[in-house]
Amino acid sequence: MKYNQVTIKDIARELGISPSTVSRALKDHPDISPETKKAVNELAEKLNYTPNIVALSLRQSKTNTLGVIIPEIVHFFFSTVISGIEDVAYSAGYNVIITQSNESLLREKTDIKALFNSRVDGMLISLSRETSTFEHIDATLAKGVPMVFFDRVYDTPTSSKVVVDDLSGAKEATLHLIEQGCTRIAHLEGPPNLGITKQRLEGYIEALNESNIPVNKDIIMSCPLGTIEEGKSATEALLKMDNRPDAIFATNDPAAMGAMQAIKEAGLKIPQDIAVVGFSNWFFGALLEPPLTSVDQPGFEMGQEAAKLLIRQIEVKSKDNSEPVPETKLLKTRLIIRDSSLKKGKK
Amino acid sequence: MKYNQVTIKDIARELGISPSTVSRALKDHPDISPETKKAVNELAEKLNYTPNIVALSLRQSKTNTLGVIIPEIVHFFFSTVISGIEDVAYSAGYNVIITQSNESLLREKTDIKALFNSRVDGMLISLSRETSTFEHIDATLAKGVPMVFFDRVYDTPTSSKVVVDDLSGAKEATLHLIEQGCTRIAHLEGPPNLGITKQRLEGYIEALNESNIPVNKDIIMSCPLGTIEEGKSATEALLKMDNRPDAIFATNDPAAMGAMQAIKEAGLKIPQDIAVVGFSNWFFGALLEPPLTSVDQPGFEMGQEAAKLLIRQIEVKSKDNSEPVPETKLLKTRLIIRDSSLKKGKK
DNA sequence: GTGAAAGCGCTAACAT
DNA sequence: ATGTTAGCGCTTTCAC
Repeated sequence: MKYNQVTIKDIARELGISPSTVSRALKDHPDISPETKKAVNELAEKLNYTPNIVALSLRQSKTNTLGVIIPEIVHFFFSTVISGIEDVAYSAGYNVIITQSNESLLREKTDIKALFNSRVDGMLISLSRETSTFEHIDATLAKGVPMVFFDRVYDTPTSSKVVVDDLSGAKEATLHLIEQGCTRIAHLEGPPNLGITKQRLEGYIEALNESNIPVNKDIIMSCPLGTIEEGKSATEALLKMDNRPDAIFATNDPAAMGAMQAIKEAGLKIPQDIAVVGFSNWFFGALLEPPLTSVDQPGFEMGQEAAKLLIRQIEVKSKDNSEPVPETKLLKTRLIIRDSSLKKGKK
Repeated sequence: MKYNQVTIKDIARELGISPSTVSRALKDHPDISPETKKAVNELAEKLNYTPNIVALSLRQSKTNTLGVIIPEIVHFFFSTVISGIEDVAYSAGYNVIITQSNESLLREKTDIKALFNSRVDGMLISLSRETSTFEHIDATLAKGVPMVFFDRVYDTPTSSKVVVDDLSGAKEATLHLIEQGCTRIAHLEGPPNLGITKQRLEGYIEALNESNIPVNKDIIMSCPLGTIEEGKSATEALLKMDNRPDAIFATNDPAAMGAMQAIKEAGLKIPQDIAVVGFSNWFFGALLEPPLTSVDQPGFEMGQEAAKLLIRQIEVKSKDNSEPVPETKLLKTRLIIRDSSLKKGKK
């Protein structure tokens, strides 16, 4: 943008001093006399001078900008992550550029290229659903670009990541159902290639084991596609069973949505006839009052932590030029309970 | 970002030619011999050369970046607008920087400053809920920054804007209810300082007038705060009336959510006992299946149109240096019907 | 305490 | 067909 921008030269000319003096005066350099400083600052104020960040970035080979790649901005969870990132970035003097991969590996690759071209100081990445090869990431890491992964992480020991403690969250949710008197708890499983799917199943199993409830594989249903329809038909199958489950633990939103639809259409009531617990990341978070008990994912906190780690990496690297030690942050979930009446009902 | 970046100089040195020749070869300049071009392009490919956008921006006084200010990214509507903006921007060779005002005037002001400092080529703005003074906008416009407003617009004849045709949308929704056999249609009104509130009421009244249904002020309820509770208590009042409404037109999401809750708690059914139509921008859009008939807001299209207008402005200005003619785009809503069974029921 | 000069990476006159 | 030079706005040695 050219337009009417005031530069350091303009101030220098008007004051009859050199651009370097103006530059120093503006940064409160100790060498500059108080009078000069005063004159410069006043004129800068008057002319509405704002430094040209583009020139600054070129000069310092540092853009003070973080690049972010998320699968989709429309997901409530990811938009809260963004707010967390911005919160930390802004107060540390960094700007943020957000790109969406739209769950596509191809887009993820071009996003990384675009961010690299923009010379961002580092990248915060949550992998697309399609990403199962990592050359594009490795190549960019090899160029020395600091990266921190969040939520859908690249599982390599050399980079930092921030993830939700899915195992504990799933365990807590399952224990809650057990505490409410449920004993036949079905599990709706997510896409098998995602790490979270495994974690959530494990938490579920741990809870059952600790409570001496046998794990019944017949009521662990696979929902690999992540669609509502899938969750619905899985639930319909569950409801048709002779000894139907008294609770459903849906490990992702579409599965939970589908489960609720199926239950409603069967004329049953939640949670009286069958309790439902869901993980909330896309849909439910957007509703001020999720319709069922849910495991809340700390998106804002995740954004904050990821940004903190990245900024630390960037600043360590620019100082010492040493490789930063990768860190992993595990964030706790929070159970939002809406079926606490169930306990009494069951007894 | 410094790190291992390859520059034009590196290519020039390695090939024993000058940087300008390399630059020209890369842009397929007609003066350069085919052999040189080939050599340069091959080496560039091999070294993984990517142009430094920061240097380019400084050189051309053009960043090829659009700045966007939205009230909140978590709103489904605004996140679809962003996707629309990106769609058009990327294919025209522009990057996009998104900022959130969080519905705060102060944040809006600092966002504008930050975007100006980043020397974006133009700005796309949807005003915060707090914005009722416009000096910050005027000052930036005066500096020659192209601006296009969308959804929550600055109503001045000198700048371009893209808005939803709320009047027609509201009218269509109300006519739909009338067509379904409803005659006592309540209206839940939004915050009075927003233009959309007036538009939606007007559309509602037009529909009633055209259908020879008298406008009954007793069932036009004000919901100035935009909270769910408010919509709920307004609806509770409506349901208590002797001759209670057979339909509710909720002009915003929280009001619609509140209405639905109140109806459910009163043991009534939607749409059999009482039909509900809502405007969908925040919540419902996030659900793949909104629970009621709703007026869909074309967010993606709005983003596209706004970006198109802005880019045209930028490019006209940089060529002719003439002031662009402001344009206003009115976008049609779309009625998503889920209560079509009602008609028969009523007859 | 201040100025002159160089350079970040790139491009576009202006040479040759 | 290619090289030289200057400059976008800013900072930072190195002079004085």
